[in-house]
Amino acid sequence: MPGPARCTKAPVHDGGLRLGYACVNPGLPSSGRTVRLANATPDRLRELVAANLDALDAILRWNAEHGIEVFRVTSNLIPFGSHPVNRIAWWDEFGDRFAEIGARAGRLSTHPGQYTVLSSVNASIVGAAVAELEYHNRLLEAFELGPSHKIVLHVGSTDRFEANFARLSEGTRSRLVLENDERQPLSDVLPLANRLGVPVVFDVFHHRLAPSFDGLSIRELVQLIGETWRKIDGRQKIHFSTQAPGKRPGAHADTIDLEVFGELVEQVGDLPLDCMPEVKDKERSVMRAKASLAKPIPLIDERR
DNA sequence: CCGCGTCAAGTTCAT
DNA sequence: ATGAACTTGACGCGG
Repeated sequence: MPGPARCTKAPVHDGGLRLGYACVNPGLPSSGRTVRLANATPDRLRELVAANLDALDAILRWNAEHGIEVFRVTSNLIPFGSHPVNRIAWWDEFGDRFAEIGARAGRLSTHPGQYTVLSSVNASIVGAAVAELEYHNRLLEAFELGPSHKIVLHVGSTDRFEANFARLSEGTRSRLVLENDERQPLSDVLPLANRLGVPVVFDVFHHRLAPSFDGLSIRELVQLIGETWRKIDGRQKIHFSTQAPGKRPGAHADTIDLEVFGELVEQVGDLPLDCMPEVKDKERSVMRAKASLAKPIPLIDERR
């Protein structure tokens, strides 16, 4: 059968939603094993990197078997990846292994956590944030993946973010994507992203907690934000989740709400998007969502 | 061998 | 000023 070998399975909805998940597949070994700082010797770090790469490989194989092409790699893949205690040239020592895994990977991304604050008032924290982002870039480079494999980051103070953005390497800047959150509306993030020339990940749930662009539909917002995504950036990415009942406003529900997801699909299901449900049950939500996509969407309107 | 206190890191909010 | 939450699993000490 001629044609691209990668796409023989699963009728890829090229004009529609692809789904992925973040960091962990609960049924498989962790790809983020670590060690206490005090015990972080070069040899122990090497063991963990090797084990984490094996675990990631297994997850990505599982994903491929299940038609999942989008995945967020854990920041802990390399323990202490941006910390001075880690002196090993992991990108070099494990270069072949990275390349092998990267060649089979679909669309990868990373998402530095709460401690990475590029817009901090504290210079040493900015320095650590720069180091962390450079680590993430080096990680994606090690897989030999191009700039469509993104690093997703929250913003904080837009002024300081803009100033400190200039400290990042060109490679890192080319992968950076900004995300709106429950405190920072799109109306803050989008102008900044346009000034910096980087794309925006639309977090649909958090947009509802910090609304802006009043009057625009979700579809119109996705299309507006879509203008920040250029060809080199690959498919536009969005995040989807719903409120966890009884938890703090903004907390992600444990599993995907297929009814609310169905409403999203009604609006943007025909657009070429990579969508990541942010949920605890990870690949299970993705499989449920995929199953719901395969069926005709029930459009019985009970709202009247 | 297992249970459970603790773990690199920042920020914000409550007390 | 101090501590918990965020979010989360996994490390590894101590019994």
